[in-house]
Parts: sequence; structure tokens; C-alpha cells
Amino acid sequence: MQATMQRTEQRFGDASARNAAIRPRLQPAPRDALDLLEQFGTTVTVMHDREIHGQGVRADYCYRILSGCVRMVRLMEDGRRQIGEFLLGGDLLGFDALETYDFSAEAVSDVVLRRYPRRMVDALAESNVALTRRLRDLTSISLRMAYTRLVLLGRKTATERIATFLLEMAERLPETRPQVLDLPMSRTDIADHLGLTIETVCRLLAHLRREGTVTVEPGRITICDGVALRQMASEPRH
Amino acid sequence: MQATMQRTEQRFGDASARNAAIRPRLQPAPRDALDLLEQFGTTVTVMHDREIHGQGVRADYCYRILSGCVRMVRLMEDGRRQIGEFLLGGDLLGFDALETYDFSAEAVSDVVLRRYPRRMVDALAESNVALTRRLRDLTSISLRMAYTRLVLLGRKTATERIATFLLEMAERLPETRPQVLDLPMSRTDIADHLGLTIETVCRLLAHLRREGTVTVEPGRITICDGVALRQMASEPRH
DNA sequence: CGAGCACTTGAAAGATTTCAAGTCCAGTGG
DNA sequence: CCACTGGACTTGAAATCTTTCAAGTGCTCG
Repeated sequence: MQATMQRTEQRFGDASARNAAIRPRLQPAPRDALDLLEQFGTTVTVMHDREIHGQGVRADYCYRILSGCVRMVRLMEDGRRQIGEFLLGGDLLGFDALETYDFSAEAVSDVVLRRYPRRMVDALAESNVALTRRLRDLTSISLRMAYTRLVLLGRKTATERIATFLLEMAERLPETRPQVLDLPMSRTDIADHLGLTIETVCRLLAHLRREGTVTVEPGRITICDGVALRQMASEPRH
Repeated sequence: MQATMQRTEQRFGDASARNAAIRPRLQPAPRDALDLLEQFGTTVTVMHDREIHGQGVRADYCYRILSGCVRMVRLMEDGRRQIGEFLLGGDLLGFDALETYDFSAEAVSDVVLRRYPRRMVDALAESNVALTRRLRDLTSISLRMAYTRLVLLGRKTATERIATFLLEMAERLPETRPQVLDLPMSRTDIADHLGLTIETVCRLLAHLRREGTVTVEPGRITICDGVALRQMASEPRH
């Protein structure tokens, strides 16, 4: 699981100069301030079920998911587990950490990551306002998502949680047909994400199947009736 | 509820110069980068149960709570309510917002706030690295707290939630004796914060009272057995 | 082929909610 | 001054949702 340097290393210097150097495109500035980090990135692969980083460990790296699925896990002493979120291709990881990671990150499937040293991220941020702003916004976005999840866990019924989850995945998974979900995570993962037991997840999926709202195959769920699902996602009775 | 300017207004200019200008102390730099904002602050009072800002509204102000208690509320269409967190004296509000507020903020008690225009916060952040960094860290801290709450709502039992809540309040409330909690919020607020019903909150408090773990008076809860409470905060069986 | 794991399903148990009453207290109007 | 009203809080009993316990299926891997 050793990383490989993808680009020649460069001394850390003036941000705008470097910016121009690494983006020989037509645009004068990068579309995304995060692109500035690219030169410091290395590509790493983490196999299924392996840990990317532990919880409470010093946050030395930030990552961007190139492909695969990552789960952010918090464990209680007695083994109860909460998955804060699933990260998919394109998602960022570790950019909103403090000194240490709040969660451990584990590869749900084989994962390819682009890895950036935090030292570099922070240093670059000090001299580049756009990047700094981007990082702050990233964290705010994570916060907003966490708040949304708070409502899900605090106030939604099991059925609403499942429906919400499926709809969210339908939007995020890179499927050719958006209603076909090739879910990379296990039922246990889903349960630990939604604050339910695996049995409840199974039973509710079976219920949706019997109703004709979804189709369930191993590793795949197909949404047949998106309207019904959307309705279910915010109606306590069903 | 109109604000009053507390200091002479100044043109926005060089950050370090202003910094020196407004902090005629011995230290060369402010202890806290946020102190830089002070000159743009106005003090406002919001009465009990009044809204400080709505959910989804453009985030035009950041606040620091000087005294009182604020609840951050998300409402579902059908009226179900989730209180993301309670803010107490010294806490900050709105600094981690994006374009709009994620929650509405309501005064639990009469609240005195120091209010800062976001325009100023952002402008100042652009020219002051320390402030920028501070803002980013603030957001990360909020995120960490939200994640901790995710575990509480997703995986903890009702008893654990109540115990956790009381212990958290014991640390945060500005009481002379830390075991005496003059809780400013109603049972309904507590319930909506912990993802429970008001009846469950009452019953579990009564249970703790009967066990001798706490004393319950109107508006006040006293922790008699902190050890038991701490134990209860992370043990599913009880 | 057998073991192990992910998943499914049923039945009973349990936790929490819902429904219903009733208490207590502060504020109001007679 | 005092009865009255409404709101916050409490408590009990029944209902309900979700979990726990148990068993079984199907698939993958060695």
C-alpha cells in the first residue's frame, strides 16, 4: 500500500507562479482552487476493507477519491458503530480535519485515491486566498450534510431513512441509468449509517420490493417507483 | 431590536494596521484572531422565543453569544423538529455558514449577542491568514461536534442520550457549582435535540431522580452522582 | 464439498412513542 | 384577592416500531 510519486517534486514557492506552471491550459486561473494541489498528489490504492486512516490519528493527509467507495466510521467502546457518511468518486476526504481525524476511513470496495500531504495543503492555503476559501467552504458543506443527517437520525422513521438513503445514492452513484444502484456497501454498512439494525434494513427493502417500489438483486437495487420513494422519504406513516 | 454601533466606523484597509489600531494592548498580536472583528461588532438583544435568523435565509451576519441560550432548529414539513445544538455564552454562530443558514436560530432565553456583518468577516479573512485559519478551524470543530451527535442519535439509547446531554451541559453551563444545572431550555427542546419525545425525557429524568442520580426542580437539575451518570452515558443496558 | 459470510425471514421481546389524564404554576380578568 | 386559563411538565397504560434471538438460504472461497 505504498504510494507512488506521480509528478516531479517541486520546491514550495510562489503560489500564482506555480499555479501557472502546473496548469498549461487556456484559462488564466484554475477552475477549482483545489487543482493547485495536484502537483503534490500521489495516487494510492487501498484494497477492500482496509483502513485508509484511523480515528484520532494525526491527520497527515487529505485525499480525493478517484474511484471506489469509502466509509467514515466511528466506533463506540462496546462495538456499536456509526458510519458518518459514504464517500464516492470525486468526493474529498480529510480536508476538513483538525489535528486528528474525527473518523476512521475504510475502503468499502477497492479504492483509488489521490493523496495530498496536509502540510502542503495548509502551506498552500496560507498564500492562496481562493484555496483557503475553498477549503472553508468544503468544511461548511460537510457540516451542512452532517446537519441533514442529524435530522434523519433524530427524527425520521426507519422507512424514511431507507428511502432517503436510496434516493441519495441514486443521485451520487455514477450509474449509467440513475435508477439502477450498484451499491458497493453491505447491509451492515447501510444499517450502521442509518442508525438501524441489519435486519430492519433487510425487512424494509423486502417491503419495498413487495410493494413494487424497488427490485432487489445481490449488490444491486433498482428503483422502480421513484415517486413513491420520494414520498416515503418524508412521510412518517407508510 | 435595532443595533447600536459600539465603535467608530473605519474604512476597511490594511489588516495588520487595523489590528494594531484596535488592540492597544501589550501583546503585539491578538490572542484570538477573531478579536479583529470586534470593531465591526454591534450588540443586539433578542427576547425569549424570538428568531435570530431563519433557515435558508441569506447569511448576512455572524454572532457571538454574550449571554443566554440559542437553539439551532431544523423543521420538517410535517412539523417534526430537530435541534442541532444549543449555543451558550461565548459560543459562535453563523461563522460556518455558506451562502445561507443551515438552521434557524432562536432565542431559548433572552439573549445578548455581538453581531458582525459577514461581509466584513469575509473581507477581513481575505487579508488575514490567522483569521482565515481560525474560521476554518471553527467550522471543523462544529463538524466534529456534529459527528459526535451523529453517534448519539444513531447509536445511543434514550438513557445514554439523556446522561450524555446532562454531562455536556454540566461542562458548558456557566454555573458556580458545576453539578447544579440551571437549564434554560424546555423539555420539548431537550427532546427535539436528543431525538426523543418529551414524555421519554420526563420519564428518564424521573428514573434518574428515583435512583438518586439527579435531583429535579423546576428549571434546575442537580447531578448527585456524576460517576453513575458518566457510566450511563455509554452503556446501553441500564 | 464444507465453512463462512452476507443476506433474509419469522417470532418474541423490548424500547420508545402515542394517547390520555392529571398536576403545578404563572399570568389574567372578575 | 381569587378563580380561571393555558402552558410546561409528569405519569400511566396501550400501541407500535424496531430490535433481539433464531433459523435458514445462497454464494464464494479454499
